[in-house]
Amino acid sequence: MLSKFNNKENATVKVLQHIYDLINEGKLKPSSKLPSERKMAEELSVGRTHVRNAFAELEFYGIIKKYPQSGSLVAAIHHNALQGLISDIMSIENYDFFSLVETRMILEIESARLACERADDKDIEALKLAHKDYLDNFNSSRRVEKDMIFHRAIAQASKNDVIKSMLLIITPDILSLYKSKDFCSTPLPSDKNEHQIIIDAIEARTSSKAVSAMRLHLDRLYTFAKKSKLDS
Amino acid sequence: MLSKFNNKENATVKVLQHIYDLINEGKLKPSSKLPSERKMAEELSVGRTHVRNAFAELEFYGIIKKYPQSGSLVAAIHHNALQGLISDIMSIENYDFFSLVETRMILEIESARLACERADDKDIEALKLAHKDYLDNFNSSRRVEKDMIFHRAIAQASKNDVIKSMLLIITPDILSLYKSKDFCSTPLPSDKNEHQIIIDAIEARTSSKAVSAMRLHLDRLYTFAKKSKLDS
DNA sequence: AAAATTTAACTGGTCGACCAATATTGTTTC
DNA sequence: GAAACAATATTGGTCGACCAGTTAAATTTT
Repeated sequence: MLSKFNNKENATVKVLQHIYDLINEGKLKPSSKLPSERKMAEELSVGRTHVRNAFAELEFYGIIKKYPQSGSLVAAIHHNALQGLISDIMSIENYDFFSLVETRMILEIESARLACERADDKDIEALKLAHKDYLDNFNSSRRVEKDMIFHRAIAQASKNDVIKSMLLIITPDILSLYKSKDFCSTPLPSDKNEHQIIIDAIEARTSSKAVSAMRLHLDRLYTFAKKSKLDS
Repeated sequence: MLSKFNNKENATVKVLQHIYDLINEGKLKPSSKLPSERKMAEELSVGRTHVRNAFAELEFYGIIKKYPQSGSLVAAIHHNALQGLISDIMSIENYDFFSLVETRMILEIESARLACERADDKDIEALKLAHKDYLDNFNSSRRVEKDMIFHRAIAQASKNDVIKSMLLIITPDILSLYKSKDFCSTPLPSDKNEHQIIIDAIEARTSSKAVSAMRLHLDRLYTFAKKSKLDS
């Protein structure tokens, strides 16, 4: 979840730990060159594949930068911050349901607010179409899917690709989690109205209404997540 | 940025496109088994490495799930939604500066709000320490780093690991971008007070104040990003 | 024929060898 | 001695072969 590398095989984490230590011991300074993949693999008695995986993860988080036939450089960040980053990365495990839902709520609400400001005719048309599709499939097994597409259309209308990507990342996690928690098996009729209210608000450019409508719309999920957190 | 795979080498994108087509043609249905990595590699005249990269990305976004010595399964999502997801993934390129900053602002503000509710004594202690460290290095080259650590402490106090990770992901992108845009070369003395106000608000549990303080604190960056967006 | 067992084929994961581009060293030239 | 060039070593990227575990097929047994 949220990390392609959180299988955290021992070998990969060993490499991350080693790099952490190198920084800690001052043997690896900001903007300096990392040992080559081969060298590090041999030093740690680990396959180069694992070193490559660890390096890829570090590059993903902007901690190192690879230069194809040349080597890898540590970012120009001082070692205190670097260590914090790496320890954060190593500590990434499966996220709790509540944090995921809370974050989704934040992003969706802001998404709706921004959509009010920035949605063009095409976006609003797409929203209406997505909602119609949702209604048509309300009693079918495809309801969840259509709901997802509707929310995606809002993210699209917000014109913020970063928010859109982040929702993209957490949505599957949330889906799989609330399948396992048996949420959302029976739909509420109120969902139909709620979507429509959001669309109307976006079309009317009244962001306060869009925000409150989105909050209301996600409130049941939020309450559910909160409850299942307190239970555990 | 935000995707480890956005180098978008032709080979990897070719695989993604192929899977998209398979879904489109109905040859690959939800919850069904994907062709094996080898088979797909051969069919597309592509190295298995690239197929593995593509599969890893799809797994990251929850679209497929690998089962070690058995095969890979498509998620139980209907094909319309699946196609939307994949095309979104393929379209991920470098994010624009403004979207990154806007998203950071959203996450940081909510982070501050949540910190007001959830920060314990330890968190507040860490915040004060981070701020002291920031002040001590205000005129040194390490100021940016210390600022980063301060904001990380707030995310930590929010007790929402998803938000924390998302900030982790976008921070390096923002840093590198405003290095290239030559932002933040000279610090403003007001930053000192702003940090303190945020800490005080969190300690006093007055979330409205923490939110407005954080918004003000990030406003200069936000305005800068907005301006550089309009210019381009 | 059906069930149990053995065998073979296939799977994602891992490893070592090779590729082209780069960086370093060594050599020549002036 | 310095600069220009050539040869060598090193680098991340890629590929094909092998690994252990799973699945499907073939064989035997009843």
